[in-house]
Amino acid sequence: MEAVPVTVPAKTTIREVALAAGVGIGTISRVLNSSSQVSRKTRARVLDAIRRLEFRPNAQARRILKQRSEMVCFLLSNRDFLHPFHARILQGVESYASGLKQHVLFAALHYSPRTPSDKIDLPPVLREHGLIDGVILAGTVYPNLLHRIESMQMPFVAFSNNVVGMDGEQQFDQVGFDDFNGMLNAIRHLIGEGHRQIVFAGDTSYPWLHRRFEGYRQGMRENKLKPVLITGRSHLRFGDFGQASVGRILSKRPLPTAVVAGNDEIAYGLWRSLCRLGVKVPDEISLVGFDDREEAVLMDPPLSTVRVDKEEIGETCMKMLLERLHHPQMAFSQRVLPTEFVMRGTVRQLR
Amino acid sequence: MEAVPVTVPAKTTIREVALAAGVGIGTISRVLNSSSQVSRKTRARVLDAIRRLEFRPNAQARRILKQRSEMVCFLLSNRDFLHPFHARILQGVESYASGLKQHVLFAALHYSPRTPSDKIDLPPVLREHGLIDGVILAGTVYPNLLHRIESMQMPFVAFSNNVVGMDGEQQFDQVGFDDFNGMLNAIRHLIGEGHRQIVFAGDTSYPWLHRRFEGYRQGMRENKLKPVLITGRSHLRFGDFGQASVGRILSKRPLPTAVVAGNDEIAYGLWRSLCRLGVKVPDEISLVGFDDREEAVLMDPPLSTVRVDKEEIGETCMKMLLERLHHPQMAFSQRVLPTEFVMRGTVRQLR
DNA sequence: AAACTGCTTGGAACTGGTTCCACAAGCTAC
DNA sequence: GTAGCTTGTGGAACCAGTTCCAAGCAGTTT
Repeated sequence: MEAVPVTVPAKTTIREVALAAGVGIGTISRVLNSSSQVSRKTRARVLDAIRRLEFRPNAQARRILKQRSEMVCFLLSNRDFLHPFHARILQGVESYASGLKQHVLFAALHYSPRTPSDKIDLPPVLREHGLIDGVILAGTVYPNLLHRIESMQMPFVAFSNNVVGMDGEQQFDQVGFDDFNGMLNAIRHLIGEGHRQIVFAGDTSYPWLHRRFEGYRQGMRENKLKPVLITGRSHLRFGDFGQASVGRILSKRPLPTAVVAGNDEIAYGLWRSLCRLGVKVPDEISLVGFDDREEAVLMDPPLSTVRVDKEEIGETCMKMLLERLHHPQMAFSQRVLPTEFVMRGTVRQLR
Repeated sequence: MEAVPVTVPAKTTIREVALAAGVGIGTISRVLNSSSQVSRKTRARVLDAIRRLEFRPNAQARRILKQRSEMVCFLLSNRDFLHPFHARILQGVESYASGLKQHVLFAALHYSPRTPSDKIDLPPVLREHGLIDGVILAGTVYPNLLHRIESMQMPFVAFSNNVVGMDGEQQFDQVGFDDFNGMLNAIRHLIGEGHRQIVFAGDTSYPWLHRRFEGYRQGMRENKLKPVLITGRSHLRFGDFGQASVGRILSKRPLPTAVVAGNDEIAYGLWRSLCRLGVKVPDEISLVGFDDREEAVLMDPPLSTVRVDKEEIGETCMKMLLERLHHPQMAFSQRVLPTEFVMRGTVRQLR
């Protein structure tokens, strides 16, 4: 009685295929890389042998010679969890990448903005040499990390909205969306609906909220309206910030007809507090958010907000990184993606 | 005048290091792999040369010989987006992996349960040979995918709660959490608080919701209470299901004192509808969810629910996969992680 | 018939590590 | 002094691909 034969995946190599097809190893390689010079007949014979032997070329061996790993790293910095916002960016990266047979490694990193750049404890993916071709920087990015990645000669693209503390001097590839004009459009919409007393709620010490505030200010100014800022330097979560500031908003005289929140999380916090106080949205006060996060559609009525296409950000990051890899000497580029105001239920028409 | 020398990263190889240190290439390799037999003096000399030349071994070359890529793939199936629930599992995988110098590739896949297993269009990561050592299957997993991965001789671990349609015959490594006992505990808690009229809301055609329903039924039965199921085969999103079923819940006589939802999303939908109808939670009716998703703390009062440690699921998946890689012949194992009832604000004490 | 061209093709040399074998050196034992 | 053992070291061979050069061959031109 024989032992039951275990079907071992019979690691086939290019040499065995060459033997089976009765050709040289070079020809196999040429077929695999669909490079020009192989006759129709030979190609057919080789492809047949490949099928018969279930040959799949070893990915690692190819990479050594190509000096390209066809892998990039999506590096999420200083986030205690992969929020849907960044998750969607990751998905944009992955879906675009996989279409081009590129692979995406996920890594997380925590570091302080004050750590000297060469002391940052990078994740293993970035410590190895030749493992990845480039990096997409997401999460909150400070200059020290940027310097470190640069000094490693590692190509990278940064999602720029959460880059903090850059002096504007430094040049690098970046993709972001338009905080300023997104908010400006929202304000113009509100004013178009007849609103005049509009306040902005958000902690403007965050650069992105500051840019949104500037968009708000611009919108108010061009209509000769007085901007009102409800801010605070508290390190509360944004949702709590919304709840904390509701009292200050309602005590303003004249009473605001609309509140624009720095983001949807703040808007959600405001909405919850308003509900509790019995203030009806949008009947008594209108509310606008920013980002179009999950919270927006969980609200009742659903939140009018400024939509950002997260998948598109990811896709554009990947696209830009690949360009950089193909043209290392290319000038740095900055892409700013447009945003779109989505009208839902929280803005009341006043005229 | 000379051209400014560009600091090219001078790809150093093991041979150059050997030359610089005045030793053979084998010795360098031995030092790198910290394998026994190198004298203290030689080791110091080599390490010094490595530092001076800023040598970092090429990751790809090493992998060919080792026949191990030290990479695993986190494969998210049939999800149109990377929900926080799975994002947290991914993070658990990544944080455990990076501690062991393993790398995590992210890939997404869409397929129909009816596609023949060999026709499933796998993402590029899984098509290449030798790129990854194993796979962690997340998202909704049907038998055809399982068969395909098995037939590729690719080691894998599945997050089992979303595995659908298995006949129970097939054996594989899996990690999940305890739907049945999680719900049973929740019911016991409710009954302990004095509740008697408790209904279950959820579409039990989903296996995981069915298991939770069975936990509910067990809890009711052991207290000689009559289980009531509010279900529906609609393909609405869970949140909409919650809203749609609120009318049917409120028309029950006697009026239920508590509703347990199949998950937090349903609970959120119920809460929103109850709010709109002016029914106070928990004063008039108590509400319990499952999963401890983001929605739970967005509710007012925050939702009492059953917590699942998503990071731990990811960590356990990764741990199990590594064991499988080290012991390919090991018997398959199934881990069921415990759940925990979190008391927040939506359950009223009746006694 | 010879020279030239263009298309195919085989396989040695190569990529950058690891492994293993042979051998040297140092030490102990007889 | 030689045999025997341990420890340390050099480098050829190897892994599984790609690249490139030389050469074969058919067809065309002179």
